Amino acid sequence: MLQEGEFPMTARSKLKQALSEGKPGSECLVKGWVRSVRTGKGVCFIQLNDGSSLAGLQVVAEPDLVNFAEVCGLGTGAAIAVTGLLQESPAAGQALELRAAQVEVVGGADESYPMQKKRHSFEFLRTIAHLRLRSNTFGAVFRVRSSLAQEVHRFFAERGFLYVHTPIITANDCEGAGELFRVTTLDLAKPPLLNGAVDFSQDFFSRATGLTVSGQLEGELFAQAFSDIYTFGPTFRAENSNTARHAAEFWMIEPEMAFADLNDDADLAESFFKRLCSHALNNCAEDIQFFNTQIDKGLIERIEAVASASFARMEYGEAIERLKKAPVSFQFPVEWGLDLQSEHERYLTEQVVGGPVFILNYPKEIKAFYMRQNDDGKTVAAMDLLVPKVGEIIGGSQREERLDRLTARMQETGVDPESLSWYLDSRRWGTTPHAGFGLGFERLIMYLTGMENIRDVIPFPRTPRHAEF
RNA sequence: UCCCCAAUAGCUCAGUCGGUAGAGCGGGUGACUGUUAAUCACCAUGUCCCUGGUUCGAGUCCGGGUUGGGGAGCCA
Repeated sequence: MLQEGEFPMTARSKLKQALSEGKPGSECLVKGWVRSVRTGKGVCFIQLNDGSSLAGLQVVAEPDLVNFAEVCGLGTGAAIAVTGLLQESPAAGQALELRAAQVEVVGGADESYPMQKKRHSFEFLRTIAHLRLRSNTFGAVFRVRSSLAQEVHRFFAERGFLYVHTPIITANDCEGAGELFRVTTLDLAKPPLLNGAVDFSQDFFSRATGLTVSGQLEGELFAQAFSDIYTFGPTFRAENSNTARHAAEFWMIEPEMAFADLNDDADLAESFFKRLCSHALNNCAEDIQFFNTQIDKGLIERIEAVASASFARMEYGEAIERLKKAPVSFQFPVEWGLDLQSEHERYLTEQVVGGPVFILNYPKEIKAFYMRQNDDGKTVAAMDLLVPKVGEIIGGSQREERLDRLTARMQETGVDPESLSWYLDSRRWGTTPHAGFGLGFERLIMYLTGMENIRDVIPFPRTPRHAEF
């Protein structure tokens, strides 16, 4: 029995380690947050969690503790440090438990703590995004998110891809991929004017700047020097999008390969996506199992199917024919030249193919200026990866590497070649066929967890009207 | 931005025909030698989203607004 104030020299164990490697009879020091307290007349049980795993550790406190009354009165949310001996649990529910020899209340929590030991709605938890992290679901979400981010880097590192940090502040609006957030140090109350318009030549960068909507253009330049590269960073879109799949700030993964065509691009996307599915199943098993039971009953089955599938590849033209023959009525029209709607994408991947499918070579009119023009004069070498339940999850293309074709296309689509002269330089000297794609990281996490709202897979979501926390 | 739906206790919700508000959970107190989101007993808790209107009387009906959710578009 330890005296009050005396702590053993034991090093702190994370609960994940204590639960998997701890031996009955061994001394243990753990620190974490109280999830629930159950008190009896002569015994008190504390469910403790420190974020290292979904499972917590049951701490058993008995009246021989000097501060037994204080321990019995602990509230949900309190931070404590516990020393004691691990022992086999006599009751069902856990193999090991910690018989407390000393409990230090590090940070108390009174009854006003908003998280209760009951189920809360995700809507309510979003209003306490700073505390929801201590719940089972969000603990699992952010462990999976962290593990997948590390696996993304591992995947590309193994293949010799260079990781490049492209700029966050940019002066070009890329492909016109979205509305730009303005970055300025001008006095918004009285900005300098020139002929009635704001004079950005007096701004910090001597030009109008904003937050990046894509690192692709800079990524292409790096591919023309390092062959295979990828970016993985924050991306910003000032669109007034109010959906479960859009955020104003999100993280995007964008690989780019020189000396590569559309098939190479699809090959990379396929092995990349399958690898991430396998990783989630094999390395986040406890959390994925939780999602499968609590959030989305078919989750594991769906991920396993994708991880072992051979992805189908279908021409855009064939997709249109299949949709026209479909024995269902769509809300939106199906016609060669029109873009595929969500309902069409879902039908193709769920009903026609029954698994992941690449749609290849879209009409040039509905795609960006930088995509490579095919010999038919009508289509460009674009690809979208569609997966069941979600629809489009990856979008990519082979890039137009021929200077004359590229500048012609820019002029047709109203992009000033002069403003992207540095980009065009990559086509002037040593140009190569090259290709790449973009994967929205949050959408990947949604896919792998079954969570249905992007606001619930990003720590502190930024959406229209929301930038608190 | 467009369409639809919703807003009542800390949370999740019920509230009939318009007649001055309820349950479960959570919280507090007590009981209980081992619980598993413990159990049992008792106790407390309301800007019925805001605003204008109809009415003797509005949580309830009508108009306007705010916020949230679902769907669509934009896309990742």
